Amino acid sequence: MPLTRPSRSASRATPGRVVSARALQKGQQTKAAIIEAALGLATHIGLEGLSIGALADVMGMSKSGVFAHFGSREELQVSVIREYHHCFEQEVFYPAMSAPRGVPRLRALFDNWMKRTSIEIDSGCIYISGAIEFDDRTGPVRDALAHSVLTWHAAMKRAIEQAKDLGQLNADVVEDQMLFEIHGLILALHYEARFLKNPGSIARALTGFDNILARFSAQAPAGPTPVSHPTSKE
Amino acid sequence: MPLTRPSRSASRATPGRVVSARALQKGQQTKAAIIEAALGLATHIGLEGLSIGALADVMGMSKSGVFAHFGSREELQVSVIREYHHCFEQEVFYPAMSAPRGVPRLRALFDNWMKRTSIEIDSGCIYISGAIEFDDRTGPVRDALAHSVLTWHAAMKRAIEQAKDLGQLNADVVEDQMLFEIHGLILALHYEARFLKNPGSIARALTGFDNILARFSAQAPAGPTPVSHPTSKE
DNA sequence: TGCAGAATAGAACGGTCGTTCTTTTTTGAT
DNA sequence: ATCAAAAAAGAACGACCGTTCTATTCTGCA
Repeated sequence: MPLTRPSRSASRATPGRVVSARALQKGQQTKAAIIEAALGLATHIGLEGLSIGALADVMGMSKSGVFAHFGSREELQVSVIREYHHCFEQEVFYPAMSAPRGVPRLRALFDNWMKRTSIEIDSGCIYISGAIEFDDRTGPVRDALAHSVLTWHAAMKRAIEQAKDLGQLNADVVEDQMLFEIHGLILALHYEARFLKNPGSIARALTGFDNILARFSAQAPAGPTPVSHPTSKE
Repeated sequence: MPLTRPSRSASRATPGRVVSARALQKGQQTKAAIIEAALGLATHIGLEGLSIGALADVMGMSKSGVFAHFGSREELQVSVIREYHHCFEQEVFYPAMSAPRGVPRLRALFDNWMKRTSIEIDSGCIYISGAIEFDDRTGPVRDALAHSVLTWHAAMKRAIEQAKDLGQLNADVVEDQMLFEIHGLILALHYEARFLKNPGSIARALTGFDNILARFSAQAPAGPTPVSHPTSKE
């Protein structure tokens, strides 16, 4: 939900339990372990490829034992998305917040995003694979996915806006446009590194980021004015 | 295979049949219809989501009747990829070849690519969805997919190179870098239009293309020199 | 108009899927 | 140690999967 700075509320342990306050631990514990394993599987074979049987094998427990924690496959998928959201916060968002506002923080966000998204860990990004799997579907899984992605994009836009306010980016920079181009670099990196196995993809993404930054930077009064295209329907 | 100019060899009809030269028509005919329907399904639910049962329903025939034309699901998937390759040639590549060499042709390629990839037709692009589905798998389907994508990328690089040779792009432009950034725009368009349903995505992609073009163009001796990053090991 | 061969249908296979229900085991507070 | 509640296992379900085999229908040349 957040992707804003943590308010030190350690409310991540037991979300809410009415009766017998501190009682049930074992359940939540293995549930957390299941979700972790499920995320590991999902980053390799996708949210749609994730099956309860395979997950039970990995966990060394029975199908019904795993199933009972979620009640439906959709709920499992949503849990995995929430877990990924949490990882994303921890590994991408929060660390970048210690960089100074403006371009340095924007660059830190991009760097962390790159790492999370592609290579460093050899797994894929479910924000990317999930978007493909659920792009013309409806339901709670798609909603959870879109919500997380939009939250993250909003955080990126905020960083761009701050850089603009600080005079580090041109005043006429359109956040959505800059984010679009940056997002493209991440997607191209994911595509070319994971699928095509092109070497040097990381370097190309970094160079691309510098190119975008140079284009949107304040310093020079800009070269050839960017042509603006009419906003066609959709 | 090609993605080069057609040599007027109408070799697309009957690939090669030893006995009874002009005999079997009906078979090839319905096979072509099946592949067309399969492509229609695959662009919506992916190559992995494509099932023989669903395809048989769409065609109004039996599972085994459909199956017999291919002998395996993998062969069906490969056929779909080949068909998409063919569509891509017809709708993206060849039409752009009538634009003059250099930047105009590059722009035509990009425009057609955009249209094919995302909106105009409401279906997805299996070069994109397939890359996600098969990124850490091996086998003939992945190979066919990678082959088609690489062929297309090579065509794009050729267009960039020509623009460079004609002095329309800077002499120090690296084809791979420019293609990477252009590819990113296409992927971001696919993502933001198909999944997020963001309006204005097409305009952002077009603006992004102009931005890239301005950056790599010959005219001005370039603004701040693009920082080049060390090529780290994959 | 036959008739071989191609094209399709139909039924069945073993397997996996998500899910339900029942039974057993484990947990943790008393 | 007791015991109710929680957690996990086990078996079974209907559905769909790709694939195989056999039987039927259709096609197109003689």
